[in-house]
Amino acid sequence: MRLNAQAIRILKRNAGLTLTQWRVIALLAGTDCRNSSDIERQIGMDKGQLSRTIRGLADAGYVKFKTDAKDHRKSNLKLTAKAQKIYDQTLPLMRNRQRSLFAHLDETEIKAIYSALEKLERAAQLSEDEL
Amino acid sequence: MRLNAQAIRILKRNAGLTLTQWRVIALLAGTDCRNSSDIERQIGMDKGQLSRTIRGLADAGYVKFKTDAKDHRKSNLKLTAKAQKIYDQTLPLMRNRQRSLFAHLDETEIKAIYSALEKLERAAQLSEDEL
DNA sequence: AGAAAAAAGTTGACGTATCAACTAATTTAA
DNA sequence: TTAAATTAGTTGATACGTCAACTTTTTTCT
Repeated sequence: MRLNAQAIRILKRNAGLTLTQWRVIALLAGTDCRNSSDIERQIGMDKGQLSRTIRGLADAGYVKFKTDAKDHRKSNLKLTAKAQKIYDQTLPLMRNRQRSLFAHLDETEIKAIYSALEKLERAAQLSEDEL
Repeated sequence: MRLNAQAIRILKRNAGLTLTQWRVIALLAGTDCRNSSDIERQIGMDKGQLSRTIRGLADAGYVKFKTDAKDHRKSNLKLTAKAQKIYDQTLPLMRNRQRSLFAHLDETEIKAIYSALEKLERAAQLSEDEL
């Protein structure tokens, strides 16, 4: 998507983050997601890619792992202060961008898009068998 | 995009082609595109990826190169009989899929989507400077 | 309790999108 | 006409999306 171009540049210049990394940080900062599966459920991201993204964040010092005491399959994730700071700094920039993009669309258009995309997904699902 | 899942499967099973390869073949078969730049202009595909896609098609025996006699930078592309045959076979399948996907959307929705996407692209373009 | 199934993550492979730097050939314009 | 700019295409790097196979741990079911 060309639409992501600025977002990517904003993050790269201001934080050295990829878009995916930022999204994960945003989820850990702003929702009650605490581990990989939570995030997977929240945004439907592939768990493979998620695993690599999280490892990247850990390597760069943005998150820390801790194996869950009760379920040893899970690892609880925690943002470092560094990540929190970057998130606080970039959030307004990202919000502005979002706003200025959607400012040009009216309610009807936004609704039509969401509804149409849902239908497309559903139609795609239904025709899975025909193969 | 999850929406491409069936298309990819149709092509893989019926022709051993990737979606990108098929798109290029379709352009060579159904339009007056004759070289890489034509295709680039037609669908706005990255010329780097295009270069690799075409080489892949050539390696697999689907297209043949011939340096243009008048402009030695260009190479004219020609589909082999093999490619033409596969295209003829898969075109109806791809068309059916297209139709069955869009069948669930009404005019209004389709128009709203196109218009909204255009606006988004334009808004994205405009805000390029703000970085 | 023990076997089977499901869930959490990891890893590998492949396809796709975008950007950038580069060569070689052609066009333009001083 | 020669230097500068443009165009065609190649190659490298990085990010992202999807699928599949696999390990380990937990849950479910009988």
